[in-house]
Amino acid sequence: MSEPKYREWILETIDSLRSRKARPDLERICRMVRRRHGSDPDKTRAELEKLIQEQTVLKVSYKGSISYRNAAKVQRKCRKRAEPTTDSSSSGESLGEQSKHASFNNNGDSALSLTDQEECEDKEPEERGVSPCPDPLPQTSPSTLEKEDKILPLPSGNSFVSCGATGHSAGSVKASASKDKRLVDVAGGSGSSLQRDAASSANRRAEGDKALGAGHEDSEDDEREEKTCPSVSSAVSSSPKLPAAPKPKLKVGAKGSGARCSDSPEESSVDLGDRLVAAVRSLSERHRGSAATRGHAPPGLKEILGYLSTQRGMPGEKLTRNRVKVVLEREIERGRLRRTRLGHITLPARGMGAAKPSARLLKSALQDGHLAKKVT
DNA sequence: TCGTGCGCACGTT
DNA sequence: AACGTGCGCACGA
Repeated sequence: MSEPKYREWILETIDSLRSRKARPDLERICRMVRRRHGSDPDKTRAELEKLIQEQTVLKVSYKGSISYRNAAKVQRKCRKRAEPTTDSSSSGESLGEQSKHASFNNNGDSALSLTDQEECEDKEPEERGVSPCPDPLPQTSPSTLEKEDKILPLPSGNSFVSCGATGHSAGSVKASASKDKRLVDVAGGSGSSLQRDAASSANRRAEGDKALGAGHEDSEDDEREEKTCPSVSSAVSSSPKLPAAPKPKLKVGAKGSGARCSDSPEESSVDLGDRLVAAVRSLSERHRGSAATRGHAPPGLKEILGYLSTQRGMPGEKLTRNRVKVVLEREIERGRLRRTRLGHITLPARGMGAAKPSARLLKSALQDGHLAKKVT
C-alpha cells in the first residue's frame, strides 16, 4: 500500500521532472521529494517501489538508464493526443481513465523497457518460459498476451531492461517500444501480462492494493536482491523470437568482437568498444585511486563520454551520446562491462567475466543488436 | 551548489 | 511531420 500522500508526491515529482526535461530517475525523484516535502529518501524509494508494483509508476530503461514514468501519462501511443487530461495534473488519480484505454505503451517512448537492477544476474533464469513467479495479478488481459510475444523485437532506445525493481523485485515495467507498440511488461510478477490493465488496476490497487505488492518489500535496499523477477526475464529472453540474439556472446574478444556485425560501420564501434572498456577501467581506477573514495560512484555514461572525448578516437569519428550508449550496451552484454543498479558503469567482477552474461545481459544484447543496426 | 528552463538531437510512430 | 525523452548548458537563488 503505497501511501496516497507519497503517491501523489512521487507522481508529481515525476511529472515535474519531465516538464523540466530532466530524467525522472531515482536520484532526482528522491531529492525532489525530499526538498519539497521533506520526505526521507529511503522512504521515498520504498514508496516508489510500491508504486511500481502497483503499476502506478513504471520503471523503464531508456537510453541506457533507468527512468520512472507516471503510468497514467504514459501510453497513449496515439499521437494525437486527444486531450491531455489536463487535469490530472499529476496526481495519479486519474489513472483510471487513462489507463484504461491504453495500456500504456510506450507512448512514444521509445523506450520503455523493463528494467532491473542487478539482480537478475545471478539468477539466471532459466526457465524463462515459465515464470516462477506466481503471478499474482490475475488480470491478464487477453490482448496482452499476444503482444507479449512480440516484445522482443526490441525496444528502441532502451537498452535493457530488467526486472526487479529496486529492491523488490517486482515491479518494473517493461515497455518495450517495440514496434509493436505497446508492450509493457510488468514484472511484478505477473509474468506476463498484466501490464495493460495495470493501469487500471493500478487505480484500484492503489488503494487497496497490494495484491501484488505483497510480494514483499524486502529489503529496501535494493541492491541485493535476489529475487528478481524471473518473469520478466522470461519474457525477454525466452522469447523465442529473438532473432539472433540468443547467441551467447562468445565473441567477445577484444577487437575481434567486431565480428558481430559484419557491417563495416560497425568497425568503428568495435574499436569504440575497446576504448570504452579502457575508459571505464581508467575512470574506475581513477576513482578508486583518488582517495579511497569508496564513496565515489563508478563512472556514468556522462563521465565516460567525457573521457572518450578527451581521448581522441578515430579521426572524424563523431562521438555522440547515443553511439556511445549503443556500444556501451554492447560491451555490457558481452560482459566486458557491467552496469550497476544506479546506472553506473563498472568493470565486471573478476570472476565473472565476460563469459556469462546473464539473462539481463542477454536481453540487452538483443536490444542492443537492434540498436546497433539502427544506429549506423 | 542546487533547482529550473529549454534548445536540440534522437528515436518512434 | 509530430511527438516523447532527456542531455547539456545557461541562469538565478
